[in-house]
Amino acid sequence: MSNNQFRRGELYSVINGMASTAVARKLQKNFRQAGLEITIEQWSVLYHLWKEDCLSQQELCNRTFRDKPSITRLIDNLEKQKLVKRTASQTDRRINLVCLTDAAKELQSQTIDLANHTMNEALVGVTKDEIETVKQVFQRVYDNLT
Amino acid sequence: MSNNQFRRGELYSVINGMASTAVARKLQKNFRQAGLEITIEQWSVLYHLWKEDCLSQQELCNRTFRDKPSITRLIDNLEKQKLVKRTASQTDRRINLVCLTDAAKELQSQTIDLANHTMNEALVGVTKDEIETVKQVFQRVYDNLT
DNA sequence: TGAAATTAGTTGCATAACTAACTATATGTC
DNA sequence: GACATATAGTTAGTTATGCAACTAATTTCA
Repeated sequence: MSNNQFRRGELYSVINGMASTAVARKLQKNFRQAGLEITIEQWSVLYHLWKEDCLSQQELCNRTFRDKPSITRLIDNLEKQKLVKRTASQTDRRINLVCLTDAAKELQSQTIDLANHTMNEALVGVTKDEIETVKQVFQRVYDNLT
Repeated sequence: MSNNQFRRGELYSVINGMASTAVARKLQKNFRQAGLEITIEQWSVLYHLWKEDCLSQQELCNRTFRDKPSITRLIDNLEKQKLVKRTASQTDRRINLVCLTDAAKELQSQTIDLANHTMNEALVGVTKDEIETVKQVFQRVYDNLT
């Protein structure tokens, strides 16, 4: 095992365990402290609907990098909380369009402020160039594997 | 919301969804295809035990960035598969030392080869400097939030 | 047109994560 | 020595993930 290979194996451990879960945990904690009952996974679905409402479940799979059963259940839970509503597509009856409720629209600015605040705290001392590098590396890794 | 803040919010979405789960899924798939019945989470525990055997559960929490209930159940499952064994510490009866079995020791080289192979595939076209930047950013993010 | 293949979504089962509450042992302090 | 506090680990409940198998609707194409 070369030294280079070993360092690459280490990276996996770093990527998987450390930063992403630290950010997720912090954001979840900030939601809870603000009295918001949503999970970060649910939030990440809402995030994409705020950008474009009434997406199909398949489109939400693509945009959130989740599989279909995961989205089915996230939408189930979001529907229970009355944050989204499934509507059958007029043109293709296989498709559920997932649309935001008024309650979900009210969450938008508050939660996005919390997310930005969390990311600002997370990225203290990190430069724009470094952020750009991380994004490019991650896109590359994703493309390499899919 | 400034442009900079928005970009930072985007980064969360990238970190959380994309690269780390893509690597994890690929590695899990490679394990399965090689006939190995372990999950990547179990593997990440074994990985730290290969580096240093007979750690306490608390120490495994620290090294894998997991909480205590998660480690309890991972060790439960690893014990069911006869890959580790809990041994009460002689000096502090609160502590379980988690030690590898011979079966687990045999898994080491095969699974680490698979992990290195997966990471090599993931990191095609990524330079050493970029990897170094990602590691530094992640360490910084982790330190900023904990 | 009608059978085969594809696509969208759901369900069941196993593993894993987080929180909160819990037991047991060890330590610190008066 | 005894009581309060801290530490190690477990358990229960909810949510989320991955896989495989499934239904229903649509498209392809012979």
